[in-house]
Amino acid sequence: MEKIKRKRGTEGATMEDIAAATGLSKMTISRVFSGTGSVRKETRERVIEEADRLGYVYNALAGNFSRGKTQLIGFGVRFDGLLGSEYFAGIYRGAQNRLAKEDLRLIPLDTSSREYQNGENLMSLVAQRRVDGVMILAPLEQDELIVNQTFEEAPMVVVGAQPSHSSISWADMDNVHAIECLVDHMVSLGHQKIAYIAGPEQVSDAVTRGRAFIDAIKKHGLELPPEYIANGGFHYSIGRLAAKQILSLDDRPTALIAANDLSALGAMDMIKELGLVPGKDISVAGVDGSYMAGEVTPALTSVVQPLEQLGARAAELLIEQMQGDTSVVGTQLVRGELKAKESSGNVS
Amino acid sequence: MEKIKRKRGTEGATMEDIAAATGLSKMTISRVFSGTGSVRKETRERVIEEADRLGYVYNALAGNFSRGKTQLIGFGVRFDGLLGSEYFAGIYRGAQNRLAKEDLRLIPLDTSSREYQNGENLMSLVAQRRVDGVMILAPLEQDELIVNQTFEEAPMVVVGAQPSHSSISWADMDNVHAIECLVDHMVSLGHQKIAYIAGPEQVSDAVTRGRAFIDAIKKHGLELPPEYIANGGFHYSIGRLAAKQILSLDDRPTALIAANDLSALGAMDMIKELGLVPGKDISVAGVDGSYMAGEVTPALTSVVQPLEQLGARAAELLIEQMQGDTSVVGTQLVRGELKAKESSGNVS
DNA sequence: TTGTAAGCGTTATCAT
DNA sequence: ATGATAACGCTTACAA
Repeated sequence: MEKIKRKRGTEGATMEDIAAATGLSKMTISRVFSGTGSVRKETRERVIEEADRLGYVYNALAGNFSRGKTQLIGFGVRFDGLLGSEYFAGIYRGAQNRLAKEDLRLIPLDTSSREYQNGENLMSLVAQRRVDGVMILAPLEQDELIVNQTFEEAPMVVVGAQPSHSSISWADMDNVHAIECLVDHMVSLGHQKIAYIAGPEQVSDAVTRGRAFIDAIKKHGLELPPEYIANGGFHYSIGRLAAKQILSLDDRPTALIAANDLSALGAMDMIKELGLVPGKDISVAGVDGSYMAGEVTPALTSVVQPLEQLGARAAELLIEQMQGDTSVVGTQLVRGELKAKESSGNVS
Repeated sequence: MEKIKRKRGTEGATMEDIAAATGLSKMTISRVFSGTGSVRKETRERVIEEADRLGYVYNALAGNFSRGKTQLIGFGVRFDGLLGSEYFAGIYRGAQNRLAKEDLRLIPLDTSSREYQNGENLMSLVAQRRVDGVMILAPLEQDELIVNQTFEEAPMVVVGAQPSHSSISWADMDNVHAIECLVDHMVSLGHQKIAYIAGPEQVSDAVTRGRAFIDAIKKHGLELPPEYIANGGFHYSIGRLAAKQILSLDDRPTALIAANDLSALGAMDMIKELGLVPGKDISVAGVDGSYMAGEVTPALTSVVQPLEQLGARAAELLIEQMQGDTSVVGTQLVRGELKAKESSGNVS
């Protein structure tokens, strides 16, 4: 590897150096390394050989500037609350894997920060050309305005929620289907009295699940006393409390469905604490297919969210938008899969 | 906001347009927006006013190219296993917040991917000028080679582990102190028979904690039968099994310390399942200060990891390296804090 | 398939 | 405090 001298503190060979060394033009070198356009096989090999000899490395910074793209996609996520979750991780992985095929990379942006709430962050990041597009994870209702604004500025997709603005692309789990699966499952085990632990009201998926539960119960012609619906807020400790409350009812249900695994796990803990056996004395199920659902004893019946798939679909919707000239709007509803475990069993 | 026409598909005003409109030079405009150099107050105001009028937005892509920096820091983390953890989230947040002050942003890179294992990913990202520096989260022993190689290429810091290569900067929790806190705590409650649930051998922090436990027990002159040390592997279900094993011993310990919260929680679950009361019949404690530690009943005694602080310190070490001409090596050992809860109590 | 020319929008450097 | 000028290393657009 020879050393090359250059002005302004730069080191390393450039395409121009290779051009000079091979007698070709800069453009041919560019074609070789960017994979664009066609280059004769011999030529390509000669270029690559010379590049190796000179220790050339492609300068993405220059390429991106010239192209006017950063190859970066902002991934909006609430650092406070969502960043360390399996939910985030699964979707992020799925999206990143899909985007990698287009040489795109995700960069997490904090939607719980003040700057985001002002709309400063996301919008200016787009405007300043720091990201080419934006993917937003499970925005809350209160984020609606910012989502809509960002959408005006750049290619955007929402994942894990369904935005009210009808021309925004989104990918989400089929929450109705998930809840139907669980209710059907419980009913097929003979359960008639099924209680529900709801999720937080600001989370649209949770609201959807709550409505779906009521509908599913009605569909089966079952009764649903108001006391059978408790608030769990997606938390373990609240799931515990909700279970305690429900178990103390005179007309105790035989099955318990929670809006997510965490509250289901809390409920199960309380059930055990009260000397009852989950899956025997009372059946329990949740939504998520979380790590803990498989770790506890008895294992928790749950509808597994297809997180990676969800992320990948969202990525595809975004890519469509970035490639198509017209702003294509796409939506994806992905179905989860029921994994029945020991926490749910025949009615006793 | 006027519209400005430009060649090659570009839109929006540039510094040159503002220069023309104000009669100043491009450089003065640049000084205003980059915050570098000095500009008279009046001049600055005039520039900003005109910029607003023209709808000018700073083009970071161009600025970064000109400066030769991406303002991006690669954050190496195992997507498989660590990405969805509180541990990752806390450190990431702390680091990102600190780096934001220098206009630096983190971008997660998957160290569990094949490309990383080949050394392709990290190294080429640095070489191709896609990132200015690298922070690596809790690399495993097997990652040593890649860590060392990356270190040759760019400013780098390791967080959540102590690299063997002595000229690499790192920030880590004081694991020895954490374990000492827990042992001291148990001893102060009157416990003489203390068992330990270890972590995985590939995780250097876990190994350090294991050694620290043995040392701390010795320091107090207590006995430590080999059966008092079980493997928990940082998992809930294994923590359960470990507890079962330990509780079946003829000479049953009165206290149980786990290498992390997850296995401690599993142990506590098993204790409850066997009809014993944690904090009364047997005391339990972990390390992490995790969300779940505060959610379960009884709440779990734990040493809270100062994750955000850890991330911030690591960020500072990296910033030092990026600014200083010489490669400064710094190390930071951050102490956690014991939070005693109901899971640990006086020996009965 | 390969080449020529003209940027892309900012910052470094040196001068005034 | 401000200006003139030359990069920075690549890609687009068009020509051969």
